[in-house]
Amino acid sequence: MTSKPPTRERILDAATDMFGVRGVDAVSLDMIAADVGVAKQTLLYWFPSKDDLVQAVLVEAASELTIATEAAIRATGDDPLDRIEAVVRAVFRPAVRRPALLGLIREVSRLSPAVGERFHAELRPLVDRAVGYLQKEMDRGRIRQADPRLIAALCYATVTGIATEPELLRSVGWQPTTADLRRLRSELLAFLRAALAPAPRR
Amino acid sequence: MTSKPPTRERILDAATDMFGVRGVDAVSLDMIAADVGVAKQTLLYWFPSKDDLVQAVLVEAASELTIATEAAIRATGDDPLDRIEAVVRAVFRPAVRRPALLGLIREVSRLSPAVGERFHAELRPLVDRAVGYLQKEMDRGRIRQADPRLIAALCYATVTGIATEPELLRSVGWQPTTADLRRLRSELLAFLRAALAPAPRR
DNA sequence: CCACTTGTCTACCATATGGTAGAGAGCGGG
DNA sequence: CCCGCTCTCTACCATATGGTAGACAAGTGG
Repeated sequence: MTSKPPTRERILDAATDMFGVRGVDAVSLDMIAADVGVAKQTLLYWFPSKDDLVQAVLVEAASELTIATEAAIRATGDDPLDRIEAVVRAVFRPAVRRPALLGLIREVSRLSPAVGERFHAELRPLVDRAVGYLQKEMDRGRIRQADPRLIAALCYATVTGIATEPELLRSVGWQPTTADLRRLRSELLAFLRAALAPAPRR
Repeated sequence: MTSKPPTRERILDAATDMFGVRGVDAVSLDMIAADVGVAKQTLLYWFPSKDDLVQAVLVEAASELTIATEAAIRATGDDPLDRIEAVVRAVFRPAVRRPALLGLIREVSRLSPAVGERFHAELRPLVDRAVGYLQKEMDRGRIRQADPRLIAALCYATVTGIATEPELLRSVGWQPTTADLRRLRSELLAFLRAALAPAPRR
């Protein structure tokens, strides 16, 4: 029954949302505790310090994205552009359900090096595989020739940027309605496809 | 005399850097004051509150980018892809000289609505012109057909994302050397060109 | 029934932060 | 010479924050 998720999980959930939306520094342990409906010391019981909590939140976010991504890859055919589209869709879904997820990842650069290091260790295998895959498909001529590492970073920057900058979208008159959301996703996918498609020989 | 820029400017400069790098919340007035070499109350003399300081910093950043952008546009020829490249280069230069600039803009979404509103008012004309321009060039068939508002947002997200995520680049093995920086810029430009070029008729 | 563990709480504390009050230095004009 | 203005400072303050100490209740095993 989901009527009573364990305290630790509820803390982790609330912290993920709040950190992602308002930033780690702007969210105090008291706020999280109030949101969960528990005393601050219960928080500190489960996570001995705020850093520990942040780290746990990041590790879980990374794992969530990794799982979604790998499932998407396994469920898709051979064409690299299709595969990339599947990954983007897979990342978009949790990001929409929980807008804080990607915003949270943007926080990493601000945190203590130790926390950042841990987070990277978590994501490293995923990144390496993605880069390797891009390289292979470039060699086969099914993706535009380029530096696969930077292509990976650029795709990530585009997706994360567009998904975590509500202000940006607002300033071009975008509204967070379902219809606009769908259009955004389809424009994003078209954008990436165009950016990645092999150069047409003229 | 230029040997000792006025206090107000020095405060603004230091605040821009520190806010951009570590985030508004993580930088205290004391830190900025110490960095400038002045008492905190001098800060509060020039900017009656932290919010005022943040706002001033944002307005100046927006103006700096606007000026660089408009100069780049005026100095470039007719082809839209060339023009977009010029703008990206123009934005990249201040962003590299002062890595905090773009990071700062990412902060807007976290601040009080009033501050964000003011910032948008500052940038609105620039955005509107960019969107209008994209629309026009799409009509003329010199840019891939798409929603010009979202294309503007996507380009912005890509550039900002890649320029403000040192962690992201680190995780794909990128180093902030001059050579790597040049390569990054050229890959970014190729990426955008591919994403924006009109669809090749097959 | 007792020792021990688990989980949550109340009561504090040291520190850092944004901000206030007001003094004093230098300076130009009357 | 003194008034008032600009600018910077020292001295505080109220609050919020991350974190510690330890009490208390509810199991759980022997």
